[in-house]
Amino acid sequence: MLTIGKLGAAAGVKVPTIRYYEQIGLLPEADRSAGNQRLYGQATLDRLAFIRHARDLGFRLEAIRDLLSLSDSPDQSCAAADTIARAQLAEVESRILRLTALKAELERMVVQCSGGRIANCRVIEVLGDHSLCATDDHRHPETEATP
Amino acid sequence: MLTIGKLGAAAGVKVPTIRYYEQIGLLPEADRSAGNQRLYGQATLDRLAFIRHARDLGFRLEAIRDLLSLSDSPDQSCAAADTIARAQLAEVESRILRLTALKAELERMVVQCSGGRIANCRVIEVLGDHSLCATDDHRHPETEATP
DNA sequence: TTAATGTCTCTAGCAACTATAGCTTCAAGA
DNA sequence: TCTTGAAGCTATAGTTGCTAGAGACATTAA
Repeated sequence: MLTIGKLGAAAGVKVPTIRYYEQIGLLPEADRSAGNQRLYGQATLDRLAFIRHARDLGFRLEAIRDLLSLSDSPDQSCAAADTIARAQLAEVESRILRLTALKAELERMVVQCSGGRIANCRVIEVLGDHSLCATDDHRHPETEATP
Repeated sequence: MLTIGKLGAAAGVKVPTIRYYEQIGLLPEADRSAGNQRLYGQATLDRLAFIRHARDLGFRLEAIRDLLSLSDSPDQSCAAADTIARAQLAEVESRILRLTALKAELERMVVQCSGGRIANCRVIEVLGDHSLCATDDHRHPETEATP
């Protein structure tokens, strides 16, 4: 059995995060030692590694919750899991597109900065006047959802 | 003079957001009408448009605060503004790199989904076992700061 | 005049943690 | 066995950048 610290080290997750996951029901309530400390077995380590990996891939906790409940019932069709992954892929793709447009705009700003005074600074100028931008692509903040 | 609603419409910013910006000191305290409603002039509209545009480009409010104070002193060197913009550019570039790695991984996942049962589903399997991943690039969540 | 809309303040909520305070438990060395 | 330091416990509050709601007041159009 692992203590919470060992579990965290094994899965690459910080201790308060594990307690947080338990609190929101992503991990089951842990068994306790005689001294009230949490103890974990391999099953929780696997589950936590799953969560950690999915978080790394940008899945939201709600999506992970769904994926976990799917994996808890292995006889079902995997269409739902596939759907979640495809939605995630689409979101990642759209974020890449947006960020690429931002990058181009920032590069333009930075390259054109003369290194002189603020009054002539291209960075400040472009930020103050959107019409100086090459594209409008970054005018859609609603697509910039947090991962 | 503009009411807060007109200002918001003109700058493309929601009304509560304007009040929030005032609250955290990004916008100065507004003049008030006889009936205690906020009134704004062109200067605030410009400032708000600046903020909006910088937010669209992914700058954090703290960076915007710095940029605004820079733009308030037009005789200074613009090196600081340049530095902020370059930092932003670097962050955007690193996010693109990370997202591109994620995209590859997610594509692999969905391509390999056989459409069968969960028990054999690659989506679940890959998420449960990081060693099945093609890359380790998504193991750096500290670069995934919220925009 | 009345109704509809806009604005006011204040508080609470969101995601996904992270940090702090003040306590208890555990493991290892002297 | 005692002691010390690390690790664990709970509970609460803070983070970022807003957004939503309640209940009251102001303004404007018909």
